[in-house]
Amino acid sequence: MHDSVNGPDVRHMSPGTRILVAISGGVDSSVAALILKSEGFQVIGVTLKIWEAFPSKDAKAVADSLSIPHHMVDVTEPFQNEIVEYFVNEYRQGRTPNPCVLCNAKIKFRYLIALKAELGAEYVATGHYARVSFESSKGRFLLRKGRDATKDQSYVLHRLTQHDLSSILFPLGNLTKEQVRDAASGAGIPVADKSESQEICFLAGTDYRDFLSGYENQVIEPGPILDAAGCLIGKHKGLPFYTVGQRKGIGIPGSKRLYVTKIDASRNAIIVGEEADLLSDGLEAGDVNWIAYSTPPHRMRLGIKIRYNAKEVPGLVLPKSQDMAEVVFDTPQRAVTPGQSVVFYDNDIVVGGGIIV
RNA sequence: UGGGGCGUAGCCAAGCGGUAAGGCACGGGACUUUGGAUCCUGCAUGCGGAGGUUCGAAUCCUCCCGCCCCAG
Repeated sequence: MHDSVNGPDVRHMSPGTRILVAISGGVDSSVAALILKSEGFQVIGVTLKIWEAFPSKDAKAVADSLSIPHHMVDVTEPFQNEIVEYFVNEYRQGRTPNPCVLCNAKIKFRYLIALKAELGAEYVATGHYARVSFESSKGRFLLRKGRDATKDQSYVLHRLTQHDLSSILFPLGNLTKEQVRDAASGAGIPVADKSESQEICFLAGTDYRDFLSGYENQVIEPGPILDAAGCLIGKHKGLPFYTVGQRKGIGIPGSKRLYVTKIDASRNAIIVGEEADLLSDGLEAGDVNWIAYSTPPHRMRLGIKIRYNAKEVPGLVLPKSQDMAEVVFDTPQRAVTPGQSVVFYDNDIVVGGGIIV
């Protein structure tokens, strides 16, 4: 029995099972490795190098302090091709991408799982706050929220497939951040006091707008700022500098605050309005990945999360095709933003999720 | 120097006798594996200057300074 180790077929894992653990150099992944090691598994640390000057030396230090082997794998090329390009293109088209969501599915877990076979391991583990379980009645692996509601990261994992989930372990799924920190300092892990990571990992401190400005092929053209009626009321610095719901940086004085309500790439225009104009009754999602179903029901009442840092709200999810769905909120929501992910929950189960059109 | 208008924080701007709205910009904090999103918070002992009226004036009166418009 390994209660703290959450994942598929945990009960059948015998001590000595070889598990690949992604080590980022942060607290969470360190503790994930620590837990698995203390449970008697054969732990191999892997750090994906997604970007030059990344990661810090911490990853190797953590692995050393845990006395586990450590591999550094260079994935800078696929990361560049699939994530950075996507990131830049989305902005170019007036959408607001969430690169972390795509990276988890297309880079992080894909390469870890590929490596798993190469290194003769049975499972892949990360320090995410989420859980995986196998639902025998459906014959499917389910992704669930982490027990610590304030740290739950299931949102950024909603694009994982059944194949991915079948070999993923989330050792922190039942723990709170506090317990994780305690475990880290108790074990003398060098990064125990490290603060939460933030911002886009590959930008490491630099402003994403500076990054976009300096990016080759990126076209940043100033254009008109229009009001709801279509009247020209100002000039913007380039679509990538704005996101729906934004109010800072518009620079137009007035009696009421103005917010970006829409980005119209075809006219290279930013549309602004008042806060009430940000409300939407629903949305349409594309690229939907269903986890809880192979073919979803036509109509589901679910919890809906329209951005990483958003409260889940109730509503209807109406699948339109295998990868498209319409969502109707019980009450209108603020700043539905194209490009961001929308994730559907049935209590703590991630039913699926897609990208807002 | 005939007529009219205006001077309120770095900027836009409300107030029109009762003790300085709001917005832009800026600052601080919280949150955070996306996004200057969200959340909390700071920001004019003073309203061009000097007098006066009044219990009390940015608001009324007088003079001065500086802009703008129309006409000559």
